[in-house]
Amino acid sequence: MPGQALPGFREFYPEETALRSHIFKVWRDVAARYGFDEYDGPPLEPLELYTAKSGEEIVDQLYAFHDKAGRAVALRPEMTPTLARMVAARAQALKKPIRWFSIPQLFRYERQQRGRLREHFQLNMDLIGEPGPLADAEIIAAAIDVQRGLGFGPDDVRVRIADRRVVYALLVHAGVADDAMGTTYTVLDKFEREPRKKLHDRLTAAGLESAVADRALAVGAIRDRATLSTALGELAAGPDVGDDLFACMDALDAMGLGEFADIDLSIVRGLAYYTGIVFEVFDAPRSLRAICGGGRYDGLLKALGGVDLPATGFGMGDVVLSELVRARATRDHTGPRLDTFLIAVTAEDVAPVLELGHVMRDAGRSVEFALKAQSMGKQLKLAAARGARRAVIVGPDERAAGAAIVRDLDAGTEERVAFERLKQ
RNA sequence: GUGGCUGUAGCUCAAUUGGUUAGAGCGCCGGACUGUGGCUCCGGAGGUUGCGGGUUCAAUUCCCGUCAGCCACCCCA
Repeated sequence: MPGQALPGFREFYPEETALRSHIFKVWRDVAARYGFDEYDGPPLEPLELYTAKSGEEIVDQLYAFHDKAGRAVALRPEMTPTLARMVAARAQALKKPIRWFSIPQLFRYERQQRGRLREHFQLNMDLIGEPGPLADAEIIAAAIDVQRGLGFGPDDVRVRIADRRVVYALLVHAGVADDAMGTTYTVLDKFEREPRKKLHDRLTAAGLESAVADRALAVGAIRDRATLSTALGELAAGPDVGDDLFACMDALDAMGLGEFADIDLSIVRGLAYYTGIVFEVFDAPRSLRAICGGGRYDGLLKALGGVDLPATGFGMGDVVLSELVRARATRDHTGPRLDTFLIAVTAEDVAPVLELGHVMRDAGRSVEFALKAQSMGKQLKLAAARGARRAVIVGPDERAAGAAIVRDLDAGTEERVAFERLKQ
């Protein structure tokens, strides 16, 4: 045995490649329907592209090394810094809002687990230059339409939506001090994975008073508009901080996608750079990791050394999505069928079969034939195993008549067809 | 990076209290079948029992290490 692939790296056998291609096709179809243009960048980038904003500690999460010229480089773990650089370089010339998407293969040096590898493909869709909630709704709608395109409905996948500004305002109102805000976000992020008491303990351990912790957890428990409206109504600053979130939900309703979306204030997203509406897509039973995560990141592009443009977008990986598609078997994602399997009855029929086969291939058909002398039974067996639609049999009798036997392998019916017709 | 669980054929799994040549189904190859596939029957290939060491007369079985997978933590692309 020549060993095996590195841990966390996949080999794609034809069946898996077919599934991947299917997912990529849905991704590109949806992106195109939303008017997004595809871009790409280098898979290997200067290390400082990632350490600049995330700090040195990110290095042990990366595939980072020195190239032969001594440059510190890293396999890209995310696409946003590259996107920021590319947009910045042409910011003046690009018509806003910018709608761009990409399907990069990303790398992270982490211990792998189910649904989480050291390499994956990720659909990135970003809408840059528009700060309003309709841009967020557009991005979320695209994420939902990918699910629909893969055959999933509201009973299969759910989108959970929150707004960082709303969560922040409510937490401030609950009495959470600014210096405890980060910890509180982390705790809210674990809202459904840990018992309430443990979450409470974490908050008090972070210095929150018990009553404040209770109020903070009550914020994370908000799951519907009515409760959110009530909570917002108590704010001294006024309830308008929730306007964008409500507008976004309204837009999704208007698009007919409201059935997929839930308000969920425990969604905060770990990353500090999110500034507004944030969302995650999960399988409905929540048995797998997140399918997709994203949100608004106004300010990030500027912080990355680029231009000061508002932006919203998401990343959707292929690993969890593949598992879901496979598990639900929502669609046959095998490749296109073989059109014709040519059968040579005797050795003298091989050359005519080669000629006919190549003419048919030139005409655009997919054609195979046995690569060694075999009985017709064997050849038909191979044709069936290859999934061919039809077998075209060429023997001495057929050559004499100038017409081959065309056998429909699904129906089992046969008919004689002139060679000239087969070549068309 | 830390901890727990698990590693037998390509896949799913067997193998008495540690016992002599590690089995089965599916899949794969060949034959029955030299002018008609799917079915059936027969045969075959394929294992350093993840790897290394230890205990023992004897290890797939017990112990240690290591690697890999899964789970939790960390982190969340």
